[in-house]
Amino acid sequence: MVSIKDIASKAGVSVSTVSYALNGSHKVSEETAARIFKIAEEIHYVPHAAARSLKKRQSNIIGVFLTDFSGHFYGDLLQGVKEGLNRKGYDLIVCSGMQSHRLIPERMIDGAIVLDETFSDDELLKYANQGHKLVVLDRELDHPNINQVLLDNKAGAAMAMDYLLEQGHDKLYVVSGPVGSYDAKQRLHAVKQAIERNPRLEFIEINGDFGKSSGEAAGKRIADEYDRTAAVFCLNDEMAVGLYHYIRHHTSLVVGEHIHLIGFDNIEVSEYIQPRLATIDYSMRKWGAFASEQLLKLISGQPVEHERVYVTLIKGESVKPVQGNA
Amino acid sequence: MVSIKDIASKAGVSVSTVSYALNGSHKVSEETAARIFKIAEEIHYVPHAAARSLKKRQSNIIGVFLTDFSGHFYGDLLQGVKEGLNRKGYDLIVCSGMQSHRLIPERMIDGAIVLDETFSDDELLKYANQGHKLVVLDRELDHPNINQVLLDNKAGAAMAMDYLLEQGHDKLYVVSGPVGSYDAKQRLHAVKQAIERNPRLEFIEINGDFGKSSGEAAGKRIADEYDRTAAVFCLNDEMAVGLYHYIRHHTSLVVGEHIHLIGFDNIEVSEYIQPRLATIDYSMRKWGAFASEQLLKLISGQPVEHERVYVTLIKGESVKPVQGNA
DNA sequence: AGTTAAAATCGAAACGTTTCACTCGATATC
DNA sequence: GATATCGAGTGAAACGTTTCGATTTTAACT
Repeated sequence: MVSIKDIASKAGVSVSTVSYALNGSHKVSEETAARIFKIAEEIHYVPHAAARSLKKRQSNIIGVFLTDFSGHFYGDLLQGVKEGLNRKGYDLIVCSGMQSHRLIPERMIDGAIVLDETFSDDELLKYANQGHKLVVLDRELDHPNINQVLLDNKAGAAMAMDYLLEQGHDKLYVVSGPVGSYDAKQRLHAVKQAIERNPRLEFIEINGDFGKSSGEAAGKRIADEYDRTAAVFCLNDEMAVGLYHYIRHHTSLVVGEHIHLIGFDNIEVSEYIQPRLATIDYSMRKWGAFASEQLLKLISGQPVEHERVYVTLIKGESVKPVQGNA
Repeated sequence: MVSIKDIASKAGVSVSTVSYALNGSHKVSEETAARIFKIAEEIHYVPHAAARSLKKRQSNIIGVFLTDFSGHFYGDLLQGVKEGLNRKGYDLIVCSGMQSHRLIPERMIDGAIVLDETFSDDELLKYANQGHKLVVLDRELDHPNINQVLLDNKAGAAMAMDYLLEQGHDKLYVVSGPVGSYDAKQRLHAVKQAIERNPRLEFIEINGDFGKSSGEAAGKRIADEYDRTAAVFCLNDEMAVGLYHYIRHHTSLVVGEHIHLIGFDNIEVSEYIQPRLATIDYSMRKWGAFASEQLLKLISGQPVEHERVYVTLIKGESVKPVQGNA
């Protein structure tokens, strides 16, 4: 492997001079620098990342950790992160799975953005205590080395509820999310608050797990016990799509007439189904951009405050006013 | 930072002994090893990845390079890669964007799986010449350090064509893919071969780019010039979905009656649209698994031969037999 | 007890960089 | 003319490991 040493001997200077030159230090004369660059080029020199990060104690790489790779869901988020990072000379890698957690303590990356249930709070706090910088997207953690960028789940869920109630609905199903999920918990909490303020509402909670098939199951149950117009709030779009699919293909009920459906996340398909799924929208890209911005600040020791990603309601024909109920 | 040295001094042994112990060498006695492990645990020792890979000349990380992160498309592929890798003690990172190319020559990773148009053939050959091991999924490259795992695009496209022709169609649109894409080229080539064997066919080619909106545009054009039942082969599902969407929402034509539609890839939505989209299916997971398997062989110097991922036809109600044409 | 083999441990070099502290000569300052 | 200043360059240590070859300890035979 060609190293800085080879350049040094070919150029008749010391290694340190080569290093300075390559790093653009003004300590070396124009002409020597030029000669060094030329030789480096010629012999196809490429710095050795490991050697460099060993010495410099940083890798200029930051890692994004995801629960799994399954998602049409996170493309935009990663895009947002990447843009923020690249501008500052950092590179992004995406990791998933328990095994990859090691990249943090082994100091392969300079910081991490975590949206990954496979990390426990304790594990993250441990890393933070060791001095690693983290931005979490799926929990609240109070530590000087951790910052959080959270979705305004509560506001979103409240909007969804208001929308449903404004349309005059008085029978409401909520399809919940997985127990471990912060987002699910927050959304559900806001739902329950709205319920309390509207005691006349008939309210049924169905357990879901954010997966499409749990939406289908919920659809089956709702159809089976159907007696009158019902509103359904699926705590994410994925389940809403599953529910929609079940209702449409296995029952004679119609969404937007008998079943009024709203989701959360505004995933791509939501726009494509018919009638258009009402949902809560937010900018994934912005979420990612905030996260990388915060992480960079954390790394450079600048003061940070928690950011929040705001959400908006998207109306859709999957929700219509109640009319002449049975 | 706590290092092997700290352990050594606390245990009253030399660094080398610690290193041997930690790496499970039989050269060190049971009891010393136990003592060392205990201390390591106590002081929260974690090996330093950079130092280790500097010395060992390998990182045990392999990289998958993707053109962008936009895809609901590659989740399963990554899953397949990951499973194959983890079993062998390798970790997977996912990278995208020109900037991240550097990870290869800088020896941050032990090998790469490439499905990424932002690499030129020349660039990849250069890396291969420098000794880096690569598996390419989106081109054919002949080099001892490169292996390829390709989709059987030609067979797939031929199946799609046969299916359409069997149903009696005699007017055919093809919506092509981006010029740079190997898959698109292969598929188109097979289409043209089928055309040649069926000269009586009315054949129109529309340029697409594998994006949904180009499918919509194709849908518009087809609807505008509609005169009789037409079959449409979109070279990927994404475009087929866009086309379907346009036809459904902006015309009075119906898919499966006036327009008979088939795609390629069997993405998730394809199953969800109504009527079910006919398409060509293959196992993304298997594709990924092959790729990692081949790469590992390449790295360990075992002989490899090119693998191929086979495809199957999925029938759907988006294609029906022609009946009493105008 | 003396020799030898095996087992356990150690010292030091090496991996490829960066960077601190230093030298050497030349130019400028008084 | 002595001294300070500056520019260009150098040597060597350090980052945290692994690993080769050497050395010491222990046990096993005569």
